[in-house]
Amino acid sequence: MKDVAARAGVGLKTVSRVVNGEPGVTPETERRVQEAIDALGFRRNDSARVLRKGRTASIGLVLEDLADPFYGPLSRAVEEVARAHGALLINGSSAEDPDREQELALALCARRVDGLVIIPAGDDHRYLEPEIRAGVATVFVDRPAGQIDADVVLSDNFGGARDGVTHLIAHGHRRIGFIGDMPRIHTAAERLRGYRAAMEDADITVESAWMSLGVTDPLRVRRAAEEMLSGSSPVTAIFAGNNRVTVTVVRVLAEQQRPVALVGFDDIELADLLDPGVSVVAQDAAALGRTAADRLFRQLDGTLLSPERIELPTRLITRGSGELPPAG
Amino acid sequence: MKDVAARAGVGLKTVSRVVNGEPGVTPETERRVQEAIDALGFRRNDSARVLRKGRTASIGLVLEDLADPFYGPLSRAVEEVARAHGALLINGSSAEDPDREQELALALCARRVDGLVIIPAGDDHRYLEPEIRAGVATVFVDRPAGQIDADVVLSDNFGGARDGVTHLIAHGHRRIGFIGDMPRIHTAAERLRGYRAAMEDADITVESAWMSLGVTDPLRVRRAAEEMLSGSSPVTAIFAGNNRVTVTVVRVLAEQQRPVALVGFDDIELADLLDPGVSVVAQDAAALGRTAADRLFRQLDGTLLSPERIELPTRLITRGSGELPPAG
DNA sequence: CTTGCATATGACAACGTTGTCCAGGCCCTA
DNA sequence: TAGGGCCTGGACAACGTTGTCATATGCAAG
Repeated sequence: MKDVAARAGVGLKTVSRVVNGEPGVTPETERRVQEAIDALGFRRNDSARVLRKGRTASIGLVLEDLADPFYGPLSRAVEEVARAHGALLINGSSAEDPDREQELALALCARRVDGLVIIPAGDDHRYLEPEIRAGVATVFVDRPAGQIDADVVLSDNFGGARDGVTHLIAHGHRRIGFIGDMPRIHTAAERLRGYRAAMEDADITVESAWMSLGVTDPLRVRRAAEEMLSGSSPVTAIFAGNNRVTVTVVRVLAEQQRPVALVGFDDIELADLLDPGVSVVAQDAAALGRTAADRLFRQLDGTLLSPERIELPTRLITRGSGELPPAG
Repeated sequence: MKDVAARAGVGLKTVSRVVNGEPGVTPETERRVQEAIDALGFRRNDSARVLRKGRTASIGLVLEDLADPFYGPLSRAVEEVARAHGALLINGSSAEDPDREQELALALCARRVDGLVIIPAGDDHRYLEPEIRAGVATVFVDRPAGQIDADVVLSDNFGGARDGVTHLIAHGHRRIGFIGDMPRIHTAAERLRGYRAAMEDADITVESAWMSLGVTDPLRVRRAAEEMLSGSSPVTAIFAGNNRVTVTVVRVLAEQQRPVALVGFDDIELADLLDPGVSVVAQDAAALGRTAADRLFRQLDGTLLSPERIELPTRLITRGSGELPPAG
């Protein structure tokens, strides 16, 4: 910028004015400055700007895995909102590791992002307290924050799972399996709770062999599914706790002789084209991201009052697999 | 930092030394400083650091759409490499709009990212020349750069498409349709070229009614597919130019009476569970991202010589749909 | 006891930008 | 013509950090 000023034969501040479109510059002067800028290929250094102004016009997103089809649309939605506010998005994957989540979140704070959208991996977020006090807007998505009071946007995991399982029960099933992630993950715990609630409502006593918690990699999901399908009281239906589980279970069921009903949490692509179509409890990932980002920027505007918990509804989509009658 | 220094009763530089783990500080002093840091919840301001040092330890990724299942893994792979080098990833979606791509790329440069990974939407990247000259490492992925000489990592789109179409021909098809994106997009053009090459190699004259270029939204893809299946010389097989097209075509074919063969470019989830399984020409999105990011950091290390064009092979995965014989 | 060296610490400038404040020139009016 | 207000432009400090260099302290050798 110094160079530009020198070349245009004006003061530093005048260049700054031109670059930022501030008033108080003669068209003639502006032309000269613009010329110098073009000639030198000058581009404002945002680091210095940030240092001076305090706002970075960027927000951070910490999620579990960008490659997961559930988080892609969520991330994109956050990005769109950020863009509408002239902000850039920095994102990082925690890989479901609390330490890595913390490392990422703090690294983002060190870069002075204006706000953070976090899909928590851990369950203790007190490490963010100084940052929040220092003015970093924070919204948690998909799972609530641990040990601190903050905005949270999540799906109705409990209600969704209960509806899904109730749907299976309505179609005559009583021996219903549940395969889900580790209960230390809030969504997994809530969905399990929904499963239990639906079963209890129908006066069904859940046998422990029907439940598989904490499995997530395809091999172990497969084994878990096969076991609950072959035990002494085999299940006639399975409720899959998330998209990855659903995919694996679909594979396993395709190999079974007798039809087994299935309802999965999270929608999956092409679910309608399988035979039978896969019935799912769908959540709207984009809406989650959009809502969270909206709230984040309202925090930054100062138009937001106190932390709130927003729960978005889920939707049961019937495609066939959830409507199969009990067999075997 | 000033506050920390005051509280610990030491100089600014000493705090800096402690924060950065530089040698030359008495354990006793270090303890006092550390204590002050904890008490004040101090975190280094990376903006100032960047301003001073010139390196931001962050790289930018400009892609088409984070929500696209093809770009998720790619983005994640770039992130992993960045993480290994202690860098953060800032990404933005261009939505296939050249202006937006440029806006994003320049915004990232203004933030002084150390490097850029770009999946180009436009075909003229001369706007990046000043930045590259200024030291911003740049690698293009999936499609080559326009009008400038830069590192490029892409899949063998031509060879992949040719193999896929040849595969259909080998199974007896001659009237083969092609549905792809706008030929101004490099990948689309290359795949079209592969289609034409395969047809020519088999001495088949392509009728214009067999080709649909530039359609990408589900409705128009559907219409295009239906038209080429119903004309005066209906096709017996379709080559789908990308994952989104494939998904829609699968839907259309499911409604058809007679079996129609299909090979798609890009793998899609659950493709193996459909009936018939969808044969595809798969490219390795993660490998693309990893390779590109590796090259980026090698540019930054200074261990890289001149721009290069790296082409990764594709893989034909047969699952049934591509092996159907001609019918009708 | 002096000299010299190593080690610990701090003062200061600089990175590039922007907010504040002031100076100078111009035009208008009385 | 003098006085006042407006407009344009620039000097300067500050943002928070780090590299450079100087100083102070301690200790060993002469």
